[in-house]
Order: sequence, then C-alpha cells, then structure tokens
Amino acid sequence: MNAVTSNDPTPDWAEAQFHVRHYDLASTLDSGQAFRWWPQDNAWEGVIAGRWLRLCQSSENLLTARALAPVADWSWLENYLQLQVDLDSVLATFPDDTPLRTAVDACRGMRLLQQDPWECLASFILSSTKQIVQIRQVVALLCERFGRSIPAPPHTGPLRSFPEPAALAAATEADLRACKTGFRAPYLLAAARRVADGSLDLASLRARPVDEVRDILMTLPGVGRKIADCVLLYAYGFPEAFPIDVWIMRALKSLYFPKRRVTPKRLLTFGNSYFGPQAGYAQQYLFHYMRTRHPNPRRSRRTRPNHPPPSP
DNA sequence: CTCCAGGCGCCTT
DNA sequence: AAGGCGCATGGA
Repeated sequence: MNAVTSNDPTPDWAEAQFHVRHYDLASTLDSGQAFRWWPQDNAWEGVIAGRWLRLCQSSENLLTARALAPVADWSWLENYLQLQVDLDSVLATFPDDTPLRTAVDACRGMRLLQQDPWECLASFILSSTKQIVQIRQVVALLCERFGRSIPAPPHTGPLRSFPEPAALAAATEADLRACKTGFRAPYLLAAARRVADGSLDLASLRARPVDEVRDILMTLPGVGRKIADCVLLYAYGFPEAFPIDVWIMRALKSLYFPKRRVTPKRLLTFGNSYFGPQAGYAQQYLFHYMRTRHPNPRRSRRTRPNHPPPSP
C-alpha cells in the first residue's frame, strides 16, 4: 500500500497508486456509508477533505487516486479508505455461521471507511426514514447551497465542499427545509449550532470510551441509538458499534431466526451481543448483502388481482 | 392509489 | 418499560 507519486516535476494535479489486498472499492464506496461518491467511467469520483478526488481500482490489488492539486502526503486518504486494516484478521473474529459466511462471500473486500465526524453526523441525521438515493440528493442540495466552492475538473459541474457547521448554523430552518430535509431540519440546525459554538467538540470525542461518545452524541435532538452508532462506526472507527436499522432487523430475523417467533427486543439484544469485537464490520456485510441480494419483500406481493373487478 | 424508507421524540398505557 | 403514532418527501 505504498504510495507512488507522479514524477511530473511541476504537476497541477496529483496521482498516487496504492497496493492493496482484499479490497473492494466499489462496494466500499457504494454501501450506504458515505453519500458523495458517484461512478464515472469505471472509476469513482467524490469530494472528501474539501477536494475533488477520482478513485479507480485498476486491478485487483491496485488503487489509483487522482486529485486536482499537488498532494505532498496521502495519509489522509489512506486513513479514509482504511488501507492499513488487515481484513482477514477482522473476518477471523466473526462468529462462524452460514448467514455471515454468505454475506461476506457476496462482497468480500468491502471495508468500513473512516469519515469526517461532522459530515458523517450531519448526513446520518438526515437519513431517518429516507432511502439512500434520497439521502444522497439532500446532501447534494446542502452542499450546493451551503458548501464552499472548490476546484473541479472540466467534465463535472461546479463543485462544493460539505458545508461547515458554521455555514449551516447561520441558516434558518426554512433554508434547510428548502433542501428537502423535511422534519429533520431542526435536528440538523441544532447539531450545527452545537458544533459551531464549541459546546460539542467532535474532534475531542475520538479519545473517549465508546459508550461515553454514544451518550454525548445522543444528547443531540434527532440522534438516537442507531444514528449515534453510525457515527461511532463510520467516523470514529469504533469497530464494535452495531447500527441496527430496518434492514439489519430484517437480516437478523430472516437469517438467524427463520420461521420462529422473535420479539424486536430479542433481536436487538441478539444483534448487540452476538457478533463480537468487530460487530460493525459484520453489520456492514449483512446490510450490503440484504440490500443487494434480498429484494424488498414488498416487491414479491402481487400488484394486480388475477380478475380485476368490473368497472362501475 | 398505498406502502415504505439506513429513526426519533413524544404521548399513551 | 413498552408500544403507537406523526413527521416531510419521494420511490416503488
């Protein structure tokens, strides 16, 4: 995973290559962790750390990154992509059962990212009762309206960074509702204000125990156990965090308790205790497996009766 | 049209 | 403690 930088003596852009093992870039960037990556010509383009980036898995063991400005040190990207993680040792901690083996086999190489806490927190505040495509749309609108303009390549439109807390804190609830945030607008506004005024220091949370960080995040309105766990997992890198949403509930029920009566409470207890020290990784594999391999159960329902009733 | 979406807060029992 | 319901908005 050593970076090899371009030899161009005066580049106005930068390229680096990273040697990887067991890395699936596509499922990593498209598994509902982050919401600002788009497929483009056999590569992925997105904005992180306030700059446009193009990532390509040019071969099984090689990632290529391209940026628009010289990059002296790529460690921020290595950290974001979690290139240093030995996936085999993570998978070795999983309980050895058929459902998890199936889920891992469906997208072996998928990683957890390590994202910016503010972007992750704000994005997941917006996630409640929204589909992933809608979350991406709302995040894009917020960036468009409140982000800082950043250098963009010719083939994209104008690009903007993810909005700073202060930029959203200065907005009105109506401004945020104009970005389709709906009933989540006051939650996002409150979080932005808490971070912007310094009463919530997201950077300092990294050094604290996971349960303390969860409790602190849950003091924010609109942030319950699930959203807090997403931030713990996707931004702070607590691998034991296990966000349980409707997909995971469905996975636990259908994969671990098929044809058995189980209360939601029992499923929660099971999910929060069964998967071990890297439960968050297990969660990501189960989530992605359910989303990609198990169609929405509603879709199997017959949409029209065999014999339509006569017209009046 | 109806049902549901990477939930949460609040109100009833 | 536990369960029901409304919340904005749009996809299926």
